[in-house]
Parts: sequence; structure tokens; C-alpha cells
Amino acid sequence: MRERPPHPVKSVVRKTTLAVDVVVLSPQSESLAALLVRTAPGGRERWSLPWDAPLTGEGLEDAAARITEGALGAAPALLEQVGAFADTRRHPGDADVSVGIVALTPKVEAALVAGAEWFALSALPALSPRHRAIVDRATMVVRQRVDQSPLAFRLLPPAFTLSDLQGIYELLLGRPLHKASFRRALQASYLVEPTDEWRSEGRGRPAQLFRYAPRKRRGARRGVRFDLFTEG
Amino acid sequence: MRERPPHPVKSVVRKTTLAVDVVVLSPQSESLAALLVRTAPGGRERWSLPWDAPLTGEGLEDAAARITEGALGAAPALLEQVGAFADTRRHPGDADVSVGIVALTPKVEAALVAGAEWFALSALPALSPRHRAIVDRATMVVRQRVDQSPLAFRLLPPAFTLSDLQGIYELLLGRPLHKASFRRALQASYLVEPTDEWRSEGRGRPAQLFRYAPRKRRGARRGVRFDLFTEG
DNA sequence: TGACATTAGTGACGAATTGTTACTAATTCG
DNA sequence: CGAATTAGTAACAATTCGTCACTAATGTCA
Repeated sequence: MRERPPHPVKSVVRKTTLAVDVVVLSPQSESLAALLVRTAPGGRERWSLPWDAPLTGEGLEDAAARITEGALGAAPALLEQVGAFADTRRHPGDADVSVGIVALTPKVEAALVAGAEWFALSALPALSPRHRAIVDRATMVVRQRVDQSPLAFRLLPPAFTLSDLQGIYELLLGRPLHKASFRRALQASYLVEPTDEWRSEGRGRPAQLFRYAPRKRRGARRGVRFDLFTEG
Repeated sequence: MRERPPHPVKSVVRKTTLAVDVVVLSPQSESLAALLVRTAPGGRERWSLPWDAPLTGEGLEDAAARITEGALGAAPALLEQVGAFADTRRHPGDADVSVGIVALTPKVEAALVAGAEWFALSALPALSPRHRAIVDRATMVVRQRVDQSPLAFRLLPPAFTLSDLQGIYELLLGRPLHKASFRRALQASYLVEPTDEWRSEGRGRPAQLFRYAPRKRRGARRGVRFDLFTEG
């Protein structure tokens, strides 16, 4: 016994099993979809989030990137932690601790890895209780951080129309936005810049393509918002 | 070998050591302070965050509450996860994985547990690299969530003056706020209600005491904010 | 006792932002 | 060609926000 700190008692540390559970989200035909993988026949549920234990020396986000690639066949555009879960809710691999990570990717055309499938968030199949909690938390976190993090842009390809972008925001916020207001606010934010390409989507006027190119805004700090906990 | 799922390979799961590291924050003479505990003589640093491994069957937040009580001598007013850390930065107990949790508490008059002391965030002593990262993340998270979570109210006693509240917001946001605007926005938010008590702080006009009592606001949803990543 | 410093709290006005309507522009479809 | 459809914008009304200037209630100190 080499040390005896007054408070943290090292000897209490037990070994636990750790899992990284990834909620891969992508816009899929007018709604958000999560990527699930088929489980082995023996399990209680037929589907689960893609997950794995981190490899030796592998960071949590690195593990999440690897896991995402294993199910999606491509690297995600953005990864963000949504929380650690260590309660008694059952994990498909019986991990003691789960780190939930949300991965965002634009609509993917390429074929998925075998055994993986997209499910609309509103129509998920049965999942283990732990995975269900992680999905719920992930969607909450994503909704909460839309206006503080470039989440919306990671659900779109590098070049997109302003209508595409507005559609993503409406998807994430769950309510319609006014076109003129949306564009004015976006203009003022210096987050996008026009390219010289245009996209013609069949009928209607062609739309100009923009790219995400945030420029530093002059430090015009506003007052407090008190946007808090309205839904309590 | 009972099962062979296509993707999550159960056999990969290794055992890891898990720590819950708590950043206890409180307003202390015009700035935010964190609670540190003295480490054993053998360690590389003299101070560390209060931490411990969760007990068997104990949730992460429960562990954080217990750890906080062990250093502060009282229960925290609010706990919030700030992230999981599994990189190679050194932890004082050499835990493989840390779950960082921020605990908020009003200014405490009662004596701390022996070996614990408050340090202003701007004047922290040397900490292990892992703990340093957790503190940094905790302050970032707190600043980021002030206007989405009743954080500010958990740094104040149940009854407080509006000037007290404004002071906390200024502490958390790191900039001065205009009195009239602050009060108008607060009024509109239906977050506080007046009590019939008044506090005389020595000089100046006595201030009315308020309590945190959020009422549901009529669903007046606003447009998008694009308050994103200005500081990038 | 009476001026003055100090903190609390509010009314009001101009500036800025936001919500909305209504328009113009460019394309496909029949 | 005209109708339908989608993109993009000008302009005005309504609301919100930043600020100034004030009133109110206390303690301090000559």
C-alpha cells in the first residue's frame, strides 16, 4: 500500500466493463433516422445501436468513429458525447458503463454494411433499455445544441441550398420556420457563403448552392436570454 | 462461444477502472471557486478534484453527490455531467475512464471537511492533466448552459435579491449586464416570484427577496438564433 | 438634522430585431 | 403559351432591446 489519500481511496476502484454506444443520425425522407444493426439471434432484441468497447489506448471519439465506420461504411461528419450511463438499465453486451455518442452524417446514398438499417426516430424497433435511454438523450442533446454548434451543417453535404438548410433546422427543431426570417438571420450570422454553382431540382427556380464558412462576427454580445426550461 | 453478433463483438470488452471526478463550484467573493482536496504526500500534485469510484450499483450522479458531501460536508444543489474522459492524460488515481460531473452549491458558510479548500478558478494550483481538462470542460459547459438550465439559481440560496441574481449571471457570462434590461427579460420569463421579505445589506435601499418559481410560459416560440460558435 | 453617498427599482424613448405580407424571378409541365 | 412550383427579396408593422433618466429607501457623517 503505497499511498493513503484522505478522500479518494484508490483501493475502492473496481474493474468495470465499458462500452461506446453510437447514435448515428441522418436526415432520411423528411425525418431524422438512426442507424441500427441486427443483433445475434440469442439476444432479447433484434436491433441495437452500433457499439463496441474502445481498443487499448483508443480515445472515446476515436472508438465512436471506428464503430460508425463499421456500420455505415463511411466516417461521420461530426461526433459529440451525449453522456455516460452507469445505471442498471440493461445493455445488449451487459456493459457496466456506456458512453453515448451521437454521430451526424449527411444523407448517404452508398450501400450500408450488411446487417445495418436506417429507422426513423419516430418508428424505432424495440431496443435494450440502456440503448433506448441513449437514443432519447441523443435527440435531446442534438435539439438543444442546434444553435450553439454547427450540427445542422453536418447533416448536409458540403454544398447545399438555403432551402435544404432550413429543412434541416425544421427537422431538428420540430417546427416550421419562416423563410424570409430564416434567411435574414442566417445572413446576419456570417455562417455561410455562396458558391457560384446552382442546383436545379426538377421543377421550380434553380437554387444557389452555399457552403458552411463561418467568419468571426464583430463581438456584438447580447443580453441574457432566459430561454430556459420552458417545457418543464 | 455462445453468440457471434455481426458487429458488436462482446469478447473485445476489457475491464477498465472508472472514476467519478467532481468539480464543485460556488461563488466566492466576486468570482467562481472550485473545491479541491489535498492529496497524499506521494502524489505528483498537492491538490486534486474530489473523486472516487462509484460503489457497486451506485449511479454516476449518486456517486457524485456522495463525493461532494465528502468534501463539502453538504449536498450540492445541482449535478450535471460534463463528459467522459478516456484519453491518456494522467488521473491522480490512474483511472482509465473519468466521468466529469459539475456540482453547484450556494456560498457555503459552514466549515469544510478537513483537507478541502476553495480556489478561485482563475488561480487554481497545479492539477493532474486529466483533472485540469475536466475543470476546463466544466466551466465551459456551465457557461454554455446558463440560459437553458437553472444553473444560476443553484448558486444562490432559495431566497435572493435580483441584484444577487444579476451578479451570478455576470460571473458566469464574464461580462456586465444592464440592470433594466436584465430585470425586464427576467420579468418576461416568469422564472421568479417575489416573496414578502426584504433584505437590508447595510447601506442603500433594501432589496426585495425573490424565489425561483418557474411557471409555464405560453408557447411563444421564436425563430432560429444562430448564436453559434462565435468565438471559434 | 440635513446633505450626500449608495443601492434598488422603473418609465420611457429611440434603435435594432423580428414576423409577415406581398411581391419578383426562374424554371418545368401541359 | 399559361399554370404550377420553387427561390429569393423588399418593405412595413410589431415587438424587443439598450439606454438614459429618473424616483425610492436606506446608512453615513458633518
